[in-house]
Amino acid sequence: MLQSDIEDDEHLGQYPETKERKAKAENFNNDRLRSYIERIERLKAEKKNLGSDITDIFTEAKSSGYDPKVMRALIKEREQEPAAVEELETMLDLYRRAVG
Amino acid sequence: MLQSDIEDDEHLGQYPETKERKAKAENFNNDRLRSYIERIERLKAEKKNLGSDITDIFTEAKSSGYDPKVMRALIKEREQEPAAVEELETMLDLYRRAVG
Amino acid sequence: MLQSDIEDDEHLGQYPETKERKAKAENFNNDRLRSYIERIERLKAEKKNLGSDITDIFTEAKSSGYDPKVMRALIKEREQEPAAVEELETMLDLYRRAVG
Amino acid sequence: MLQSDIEDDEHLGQYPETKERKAKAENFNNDRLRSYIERIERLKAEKKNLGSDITDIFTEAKSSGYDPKVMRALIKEREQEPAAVEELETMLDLYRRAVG
DNA sequence: CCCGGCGTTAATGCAC
DNA sequence: GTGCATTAACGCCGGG
Repeated sequence: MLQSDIEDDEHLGQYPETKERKAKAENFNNDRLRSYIERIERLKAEKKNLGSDITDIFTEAKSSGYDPKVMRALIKEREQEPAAVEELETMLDLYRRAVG
Repeated sequence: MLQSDIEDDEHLGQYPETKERKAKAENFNNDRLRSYIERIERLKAEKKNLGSDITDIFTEAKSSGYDPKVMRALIKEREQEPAAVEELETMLDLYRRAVG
Repeated sequence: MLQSDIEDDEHLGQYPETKERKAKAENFNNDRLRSYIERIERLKAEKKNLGSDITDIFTEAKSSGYDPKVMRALIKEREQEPAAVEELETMLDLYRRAVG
Repeated sequence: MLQSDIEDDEHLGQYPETKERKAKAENFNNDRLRSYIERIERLKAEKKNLGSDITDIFTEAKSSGYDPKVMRALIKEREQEPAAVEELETMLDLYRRAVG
């Protein structure tokens, strides 16, 4: 029996344990796990679709003459705090000089 | 100038090249690139949100007593062809015996 | 029997198929697979050790006041062709202006 | 100046600050950083080579008729505690039944 | 059209 | 326990 069933079943002693009751309890918990699983699977599917959409755009952009590699670099840059970028750049420059 | 502008400018010769015209052309193309970039960023954001949603469900499931690790294994199994799972299992068994 | 045994066994017909012979063949092939597996496991272990060594150096460097994050950025930069870096930088700048 | 130089320079006030002295201090610290960087780069290179070696073995094994995918599964299994494998298998079975 | 390599992203382990 | 660093998995991309 699943760990999660324990709490659900803790108070069952006071009722006569019928087959029907047991089936219900199992269904309930099976349903709960199944619900989690299916929700996750649904979201994963959506996520995958978005991935495809993104790929499509890169492909289209590429056929318009834009370089996906540069686009990715730009996007990555944009999704960082400008201050952080500046800071890292400064420090990097310092270290770069230090090691020659 | 971006590579992609070339084709767009191929037919521009018939018009006098004014600064205003040039600005327009650049805007058009800037807009095109910007459009690609922003659409991708939008989709990436949605994708990230879905990732968070999935994480949330795993967290909730865990607090219900289900083991995320086992859930992941189950989900992975379900998203494969049953035949493939069977096949891998069989082969794995074979190899396992082979190496002791 | 493993797929790989097929070729090894192709010429076996000319000999009487004894249990001993079969055991030998299986041992040979089991050994081959086992050898592959164990060599890989050995290399993976060495790889892991190197990873630990690297971590140790970062830790020591950090305690000397150097920022591991910047060091990583510098190392990444150094392991790329300078020309490629320059090129990407140039294009990135172009795109950056284009999208504002 | 690098953060790490601070401690090295804390006691410098008592000496006349000569250009030569400063150059030495900087060299010392530059060397230290450079040493870290180069040691890490060396180790990373070795690590990469080991990765290539592993790839080579998989390739060779494949050309001997062994399926790399199955081999990877086996290796992963072997690098886990047998008890843990058993446990996961058991739980997975339980969950599998639960969701149907 | 398949396959190996690469880059990105999630998952585990660790250190604070 | 929370965040981070490493490692493994996944998906994408270019070449044969």
